[in-house]
Amino acid sequence: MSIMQTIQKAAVKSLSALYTQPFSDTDFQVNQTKEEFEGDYTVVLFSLLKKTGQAPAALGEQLGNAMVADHPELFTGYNIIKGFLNLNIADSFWLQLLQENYADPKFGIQAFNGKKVMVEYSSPNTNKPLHLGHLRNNFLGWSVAEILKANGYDVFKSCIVNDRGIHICKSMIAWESFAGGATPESTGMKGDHFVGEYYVKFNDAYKAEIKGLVTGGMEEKLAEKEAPIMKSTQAMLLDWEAGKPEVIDLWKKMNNWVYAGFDETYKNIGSDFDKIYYESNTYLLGKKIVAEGLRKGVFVQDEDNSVWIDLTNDGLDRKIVQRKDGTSVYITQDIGLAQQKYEEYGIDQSIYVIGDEQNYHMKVLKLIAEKLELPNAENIFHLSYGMVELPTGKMKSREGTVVDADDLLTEMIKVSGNTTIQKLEETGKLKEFASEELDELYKTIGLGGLKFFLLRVDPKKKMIFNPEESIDVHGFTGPFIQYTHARIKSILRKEPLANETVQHSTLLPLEKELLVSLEQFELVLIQAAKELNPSALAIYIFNLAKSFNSFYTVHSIANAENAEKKQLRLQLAVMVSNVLKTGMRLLGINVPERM
RNA sequence: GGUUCGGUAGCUCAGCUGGAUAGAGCAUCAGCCUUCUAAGCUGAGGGUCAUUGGUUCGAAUCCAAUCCGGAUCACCA
Repeated sequence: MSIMQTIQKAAVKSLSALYTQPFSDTDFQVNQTKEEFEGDYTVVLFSLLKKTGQAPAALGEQLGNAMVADHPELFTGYNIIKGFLNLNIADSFWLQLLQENYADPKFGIQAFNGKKVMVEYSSPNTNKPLHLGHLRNNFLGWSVAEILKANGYDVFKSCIVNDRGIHICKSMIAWESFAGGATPESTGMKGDHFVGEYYVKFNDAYKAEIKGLVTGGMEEKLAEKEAPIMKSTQAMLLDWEAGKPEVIDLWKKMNNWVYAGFDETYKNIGSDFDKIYYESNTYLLGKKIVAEGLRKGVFVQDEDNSVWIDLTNDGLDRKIVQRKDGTSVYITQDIGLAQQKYEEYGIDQSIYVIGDEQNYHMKVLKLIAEKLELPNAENIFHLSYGMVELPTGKMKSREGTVVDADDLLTEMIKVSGNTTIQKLEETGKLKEFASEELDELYKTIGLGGLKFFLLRVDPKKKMIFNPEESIDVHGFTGPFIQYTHARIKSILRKEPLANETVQHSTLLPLEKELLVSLEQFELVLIQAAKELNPSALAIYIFNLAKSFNSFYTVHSIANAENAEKKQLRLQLAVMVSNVLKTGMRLLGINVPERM
């Protein structure tokens, strides 16, 4: 139980005894005391005035007295300012917390709670390489999954690869038409980038054909439908669903190129999945469920054979679930997958990490799942995150402003390499590092900086990716926290920790500040899981690192005032480094032993 | 237009289950390395919390309206 909850419970108990009526946690608030006032935690009295019939000062006196009398080991005193009862917590409480937990690398981590959750993220299309937006998605999904694990959930990471559909056929048609047999090997390109080029070539050719038709007098709308390259693409999709061998062969060949490219990128960013689903395997189940839904009357079939669901009574529109030619649309496979996930894993909750541009789609999916009475439909949750934009505005593939994931990673690591070399040279530490260790360090810092930059803002909000700020190593950044960890480790290498307990030391303000912060770690993890929000954790770790740095410049650890202080501070350093490491790990970021 | 999300310092963001004088980082300016890693620390300046009204002892936070911006409303995914 957190100290805040302990205080709340203590206050409820004392109040109930004082006023012989029941009180509950919701009757009042407990906050951390603001810095400018004396005390550690504050009971806000205003909301209790009516119920107790007391004035703030009198109520504060009675409650403060009672709480100190009831728990002399916890509260050492109090003061009242206006309607605020500020309580002082005994140093012995903080010292005990430290003694019990400083050496525990699992501090803050919860035991298994019996619940199973699936987190789906990444979910790329196989027609183009990953970009900056995918990185936010991946980092978020991975971190949310790890945060849930730390809170005791059994978590399955999954990914749905959109490996079929009209967009894939576009790349295939373009490759057939323009590649002349070229391959990633023959061109020396990464497979996903190679295929992406043909997707672009398709669009160029398509546009040219439309233009030609319009010049010939056709209306644009009609031209979009009649362009030969589009017609052959649609024909190819039909052939694909019919299983035509040469189409399937080409499809497999090109997708494998893409997978090889994706694997490399995932490996570089440290992303992993327990289960990868392929749309090509799930869409048939989707079609089956559509057929069942049609029998059940959840869906209706129009005269042209297209299948629809009417959601106007739910405030939405009529939505197509199967085309008139019988091929499946985007949502068809999602319906199948929703059921499959549940059947395979028996999950209690199904989280989808998908951009907020698909809010409507996900709302529809959940509604359909509920109407079809799929198992656990009500526990489908869309973790909707905001788009990543550039200082110049949105990323647009047409204008070539899309930030490629691989290019960005390469650039981040290059910049962090330059910075690291420069810093290590300045301080004369460069010679202590072997060259493999340096390579690893550049990657740790470069990737850590990028991950922290993308995870530090509230997932729900759109964010601006400023390349200049993203490579910063000062202030609210990943490298700042990595550096703090490294300098703690540096001390601990020189000053081994004795196995002695500290019991009677009086805490200095900066020492107590660290303990107060450390105590909150567990609560922060719970909150981050509840909100599916890694940024809450990122902000917390940053503040902890900042507190440590302030402490570090004022108080010496190695040359502490006496042996007991030294032991206390070493314990503090160990515990801070553990929490920084755990917290960063849950964000997917490694912390170096030295840098 | 319907639905929906947002508007807090020059910039990027916290704070939003109502509580004390609205915080941080960057940028700007001024300081701190003969002691454990200066990728650090300390300080200064910088705000009509979009606007108006309401609820309340108390509103950046809740409610309503307005203004501005985004997303979405495809037999695309």
